[in-house]
Amino acid sequence: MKKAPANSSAPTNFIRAIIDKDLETNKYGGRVHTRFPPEPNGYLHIGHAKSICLNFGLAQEYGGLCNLRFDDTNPIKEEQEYIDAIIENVRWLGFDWQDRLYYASDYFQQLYEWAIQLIEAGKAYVDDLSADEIREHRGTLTRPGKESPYRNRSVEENLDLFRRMKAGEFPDGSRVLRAKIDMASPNLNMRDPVMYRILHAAHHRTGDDWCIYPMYDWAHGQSDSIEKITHSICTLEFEDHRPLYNWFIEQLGVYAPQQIEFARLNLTYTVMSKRKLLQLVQEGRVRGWDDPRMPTIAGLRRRGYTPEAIRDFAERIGVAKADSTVDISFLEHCLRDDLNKRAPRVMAVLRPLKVVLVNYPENQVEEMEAVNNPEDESMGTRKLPFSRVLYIERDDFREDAPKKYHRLAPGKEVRLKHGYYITCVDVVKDKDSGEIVELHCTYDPKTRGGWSDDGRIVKGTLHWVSAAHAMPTEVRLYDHLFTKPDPEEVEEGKTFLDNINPNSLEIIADCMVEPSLADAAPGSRCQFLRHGYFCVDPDSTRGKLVFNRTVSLKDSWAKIEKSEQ
RNA sequence: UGGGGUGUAGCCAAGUGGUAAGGCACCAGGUUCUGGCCCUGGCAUCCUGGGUUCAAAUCCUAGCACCCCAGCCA
Repeated sequence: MKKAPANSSAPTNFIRAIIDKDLETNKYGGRVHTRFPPEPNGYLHIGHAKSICLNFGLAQEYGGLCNLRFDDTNPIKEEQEYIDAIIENVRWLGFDWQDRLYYASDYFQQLYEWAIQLIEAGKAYVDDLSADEIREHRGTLTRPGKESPYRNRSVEENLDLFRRMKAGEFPDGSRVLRAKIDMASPNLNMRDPVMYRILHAAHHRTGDDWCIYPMYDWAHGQSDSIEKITHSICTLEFEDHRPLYNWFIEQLGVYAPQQIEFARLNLTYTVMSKRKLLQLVQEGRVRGWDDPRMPTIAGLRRRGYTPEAIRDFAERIGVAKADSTVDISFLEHCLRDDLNKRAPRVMAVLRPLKVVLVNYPENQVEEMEAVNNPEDESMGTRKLPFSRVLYIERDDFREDAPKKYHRLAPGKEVRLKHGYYITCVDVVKDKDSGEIVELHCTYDPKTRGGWSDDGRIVKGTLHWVSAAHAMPTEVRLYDHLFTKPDPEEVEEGKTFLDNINPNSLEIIADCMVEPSLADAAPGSRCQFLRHGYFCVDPDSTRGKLVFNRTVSLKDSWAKIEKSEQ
């Protein structure tokens, strides 16, 4: 095992500091072994990605190992579908756990035997109190709890009762096994926490083998211990469970991992709780777990995010203990950063306006050469058909051009990227509606390729497609799912659902894209020049492509225009 | 008014007694066959008050604010 390289580009953090120190003192014999322990009761989201990148990343960095373990202790909420999705998502993010895929349910028998060990040591007892009574006995934040009348049963009686619980002799909720710790502890987790509850429910992996299931608090620490985890990294809310985990480990006399807590990720303009995400899906507010507006890994993936961008983001936001909400624009920045380098550029007109080049030969078609990515020459060039009738973006023409507008306007000259310079000579409108239906322009034959060396300055460069060659496609534009940076910020009587952005999805049915896209595979990404990054949605059919806008390009013209109003 | 945490710019975050990194956002400029990318510059009385010290974001002390905990959820 080695120390993290000093020249690592990743910012340092308190967890690395702890690991460095443990390595120095040889606390775990030089080992670094982490784990990512999701409960299979929902889909993974970007917050989990932070944890995944942290756990797997640290292991990689220190030459250690990271396990994938499902915390599947509650059969009522957990499903195989979630397990499959989680496995796929973690893989997609780029991590590998080799043969170390584990389940807390693998340890049910061991946990049961340990429970018996605690009973025999007089450290656990069967309680007949109801859930309500247990709550009443727990006391409050400021008042100590009361001991259960069943707290001092004999070891023999506890053993007998616990075995019969396991044997299925008692109905759900009738009894629990509790740790005997301290009902007066200021830490509520230490007030005789429940270890086992009776649940006559089939488990997705163990079937009907068990009708008693361990609580998370009883299972988690021991699972880490069994796997010889060195650094059990988890979120802040488990900080005051740590004394309990340590108590169990100490009573059992088994290997002790070290728990380290960090602040979970929050992002502006979205929600991150599994419950709320589930609600969005179940109520049909989105189209599913992989809706491109969802902060789920599946959603981000369908939206066109790359694993590289997500990993970069996870690394750059850092890890600390202060509650934090990261600006979504930072995620988008990391995305653009990655896509800028790898996405081929392509021409797509979202809202087409017909342009006729009046001095261009009727049936002529030229092949113009276009670079695929100015950031990466190795991506080569392609041919673009150019002809007399083209489409340009409606927004690239103004009859009354505002100040600083350097796109097309009557009498103005602009460059068609990789094409020619053109000048608008006429505007054709619909007689009844007055809507502009077509532009007549002249082109300058001496500017082929979009360049002239006579010193002429053309400020505007437009994208375009040849009408006869373009492919109609559907494009889906996405905006934040919520209208407020903090969706939880609501008036009396309202919920986060009232903050859903009604315009988070805009579908444009008749866009025109260049013909080179004809064979684009679902999932493939590109940049629509001057618009943003897009990817092919799986909804695409052979005859009709569907594109998702992954993220727009930065648009400083939009800013200027807005500020001048 | 119990216990556990956290307070460094609009946001994230380094800093571990020697005079406030970096990134996002924002603003200003340059460059440009994408109003993208890129480049340059701007942007902090370190929660507050006392104290220790030649020197404090860092140490001491008294406060204040915010987050988490009273599931047979994880």
